[in-house]
Amino acid sequence: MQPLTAEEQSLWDAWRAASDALSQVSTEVTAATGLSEPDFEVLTRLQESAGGVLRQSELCAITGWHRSRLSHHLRRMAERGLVSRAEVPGGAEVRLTTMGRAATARARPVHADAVRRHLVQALPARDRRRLEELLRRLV
Amino acid sequence: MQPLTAEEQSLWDAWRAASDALSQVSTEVTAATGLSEPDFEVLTRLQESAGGVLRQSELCAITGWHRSRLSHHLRRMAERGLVSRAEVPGGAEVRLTTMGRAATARARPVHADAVRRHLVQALPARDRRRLEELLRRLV
DNA sequence: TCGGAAGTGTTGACGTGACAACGAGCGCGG
DNA sequence: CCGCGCTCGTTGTCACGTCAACACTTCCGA
Repeated sequence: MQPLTAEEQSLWDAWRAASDALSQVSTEVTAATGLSEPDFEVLTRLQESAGGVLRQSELCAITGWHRSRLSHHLRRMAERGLVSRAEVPGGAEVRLTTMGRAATARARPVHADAVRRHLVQALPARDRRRLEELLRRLV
Repeated sequence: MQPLTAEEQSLWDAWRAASDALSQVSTEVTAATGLSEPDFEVLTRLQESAGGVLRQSELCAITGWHRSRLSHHLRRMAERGLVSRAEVPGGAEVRLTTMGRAATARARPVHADAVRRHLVQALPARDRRRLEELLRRLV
């Protein structure tokens, strides 16, 4: 297997640098709200679901996380009062608490602002569409 | 602060999906060689430096890591025999071991192959150049 | 009805990463 | 010479994520 050419390496480096720059988004959300990126992910998914309730297995499917990861993380979030859990036939149910809803409401605008500053405003609309199209071909 | 528009959200989602897809690169390196992404980063930086030796502070500057992170990680890597450490006037020196060189030699082609399959070959040359240019504007 | 397979969730161990507190050496102005 | 600040590196603590092992249902066929 040949080593990467200069062009290939350069593209890879650019990717890494951009990833680094965009990691700022979750850094800012955390600094402003105390919610980590996984916290925000879980809360957002719950918020999006009707009633703020989801079966743990559904949450697992939506996020693509390992069951153990979700279990660990929900335990920590429940300890902080962001979600509550209940056993239901054949599984467990996760529910947004009032605190969880409030935290999500505080975090969402911070997140939107960070995404705009670091991603959206870095490119004019035409280039944003181009970038999105290219990104989708990587998946 | 307004919530993200559908276009903004869609771009952000595409970014996240692509990040996810490209995280496969380090997953494959780890599976094939037992080296984590940070392991590979440190070993590569040392390899690139003349003699495979760097002051810990230089390594810190090159990687952009916190000093504590580097310290923790080098301790673990030294325990596995990948690097050795020595105190020198005004700091510490990190050196590739024979095992470290061997591990790097095994990992590099695996890494190159993964980058090609997941990033390079997903796009024709013209689009690769376009993508790189867009990525650089995000930094 | 029994028994195993599939699905769901938990736990413990371990590597990883951020942050804060600490301590050693160095240099420079008083 | 003292003391102050600076860089350098280490340590402890805690949150996070993966893996393997385990436990509990549910369900389905022999």
